[in-house]
Amino acid sequence: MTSIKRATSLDVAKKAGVSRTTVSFVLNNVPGVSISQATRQKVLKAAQTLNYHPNIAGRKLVSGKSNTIGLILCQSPQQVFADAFLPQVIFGVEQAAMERGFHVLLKQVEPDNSQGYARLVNENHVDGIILSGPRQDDQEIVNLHHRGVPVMLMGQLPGSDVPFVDVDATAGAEIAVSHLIEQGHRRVGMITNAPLTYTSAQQRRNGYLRALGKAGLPADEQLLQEGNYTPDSGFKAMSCLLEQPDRPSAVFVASDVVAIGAMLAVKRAGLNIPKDIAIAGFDDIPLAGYFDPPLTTIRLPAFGLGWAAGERLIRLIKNEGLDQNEVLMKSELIVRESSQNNRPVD
Amino acid sequence: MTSIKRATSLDVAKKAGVSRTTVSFVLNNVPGVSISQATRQKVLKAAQTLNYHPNIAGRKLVSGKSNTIGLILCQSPQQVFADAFLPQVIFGVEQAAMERGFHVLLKQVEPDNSQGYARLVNENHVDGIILSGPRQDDQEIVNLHHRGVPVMLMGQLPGSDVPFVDVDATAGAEIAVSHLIEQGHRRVGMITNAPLTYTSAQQRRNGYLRALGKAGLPADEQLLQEGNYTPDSGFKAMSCLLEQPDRPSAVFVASDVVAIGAMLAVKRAGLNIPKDIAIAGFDDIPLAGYFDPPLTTIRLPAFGLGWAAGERLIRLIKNEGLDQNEVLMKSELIVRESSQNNRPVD
DNA sequence: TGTTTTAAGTAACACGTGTTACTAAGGATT
DNA sequence: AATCCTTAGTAACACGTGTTACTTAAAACA
Repeated sequence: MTSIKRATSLDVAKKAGVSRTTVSFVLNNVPGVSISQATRQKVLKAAQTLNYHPNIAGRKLVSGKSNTIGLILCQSPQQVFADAFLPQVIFGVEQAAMERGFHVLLKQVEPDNSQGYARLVNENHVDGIILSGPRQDDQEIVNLHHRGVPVMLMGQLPGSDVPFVDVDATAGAEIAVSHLIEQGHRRVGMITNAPLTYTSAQQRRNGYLRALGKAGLPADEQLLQEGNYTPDSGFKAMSCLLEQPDRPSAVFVASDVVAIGAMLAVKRAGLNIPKDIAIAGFDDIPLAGYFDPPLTTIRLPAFGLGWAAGERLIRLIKNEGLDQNEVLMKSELIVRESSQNNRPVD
Repeated sequence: MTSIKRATSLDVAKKAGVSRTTVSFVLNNVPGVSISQATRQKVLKAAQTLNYHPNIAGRKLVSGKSNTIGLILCQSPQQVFADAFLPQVIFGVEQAAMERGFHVLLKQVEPDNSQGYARLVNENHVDGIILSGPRQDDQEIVNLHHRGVPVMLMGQLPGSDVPFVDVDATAGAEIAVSHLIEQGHRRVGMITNAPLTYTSAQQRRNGYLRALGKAGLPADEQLLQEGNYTPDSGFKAMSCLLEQPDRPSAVFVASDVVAIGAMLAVKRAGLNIPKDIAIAGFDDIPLAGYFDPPLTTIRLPAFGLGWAAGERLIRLIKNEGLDQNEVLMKSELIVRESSQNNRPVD
């Protein structure tokens, strides 16, 4: 059970009867140096026999590069637990990293105390950082960016020049709401995915307002309710909407998870979806197509978002440059039964 | 934008007018060495002024410890995307790591090609490994274990002595099925969460059979259908069950995600839950309480599972020893409407 | 033949840290 | 006064790697 001592490049060198330098040249395929085929084989053979693997600590020390990216998740546990979206994003990042020979270091930080992730960079643990769901007033990431540390946001930080990757949530929300309007609805409510202090919530609300504006519909304050990530918040928000004397005939819920709570509220009130209340969600979580009724929603490229963030961060790390500082990924309307009705325009 | 050179401990030593050794002693609070209060302050001050952070690579090289654990996820993308369970587990691991000053390196591997994660250990990237969802024939993890590498499984590998943390799924399944039987059902079907080649699927099936046995009910082959992680597989499996001449009055679906598909099949067939078909799920994903009807299910300590795996792995790494080699965490029955009926025993 | 070029390989340094063995001075003890 | 112990601190080594500058022998050239 005692851990056997690992072989070093010196061991390989001795076994092959060459210098350590030669071992390094062979194993790293260093271009521009000439090593005879014979010794090359000797080295490779010796390395294999000894089961040699270079110690990355040594390599990291001399190269200054860790070949690792930090993925920082600024999400409260509550937010995470309800987030069916996250695994896909994480795996997108992981995939991009793998393709370029990088590793992914994961770190969760509380949104209201998002200090401390800079340590990963300061101590040379990672070469760069992806920050998911940044706070509006997150100064740490801006500092890192200005220090020249490769940094990539998932989500936006208005007023900063930090490069980011995000979903075009505003456009997505507009599409969803326009779809509801096209179905003949004139009074369309909205439940946000999160408090409006979050950028993502603002974006979706803006899309909602834009759709209303384009259709020439008035924006009624009363029709806008706040959710906060959970189904329960959706249940309550929808209950508020239903209690109103002039209740909406359709509601855009800016999160599928919140939407399932809202749907329960509608059904508990004895109303029918979509006949009495049409609903459109946002995110297209894997279960959305199995809600009762199946939920019309906006599909986000979750995996692609993670992949793009990872790939672009690595480009920054390797000084390969970015074609553009910002990427907004397109979302897609998925029409299902929750918004499909034939009721006449009222 | 040019990244400024980072301060080293030598810089701190010069600034403070002491030796590098003294700096190391002070900053690491090495016990048993005597440093005067005056120089101690000088060093701390200098370190702060220069914004000194020790380079982890140097430290790792000399200590041989990386203070990092590898979290290997053996899950296909399909499996992951439907897994509402995963974020909680990951965050549990992350939390345990943070408490002990460790970092988490995440790596996904294809289940049918789970080679290669040993590289993380060989190259000294991590001090130990948590393997989630191991294959039955995964030899790599056994090899690592026998080499003395700290290793922790999430899930079980029958016939090996690799320490593991798992949910007592057999007991959980038994509780769920017993609950259905107590509600008066005599003909109880089951849909597995995954193909029976997976340990987790076998465990749940065993619990199902045990509950039937204790109640003196026969096990009917026809009543056992296989799911494979997705709602769609649940839909199909349930359709099979409903087509049978002597169809079950209750079904245990060993995964909430699969269950939502099964529920849709019941409703599409014009049947009522729970009156015609009672359903119990497994996992208690965050949305389970908002299914229509809300789903009776088995709650798993997802966060706790991840936390325990992380905490115990770190104990192994630090040679603190384990009280026991195996941990089976308890699950809990959550009764909701999908199984609550007052129908008489038939 | 004498000089230059090329091929093949190596010695030596640098990276930044933790730690062991050691020194030097001053006070306490015999 | 001679010895011992404690306090405060340091020189030097080790960790494993990548890379630059250099050596040596052989081949090519004039």
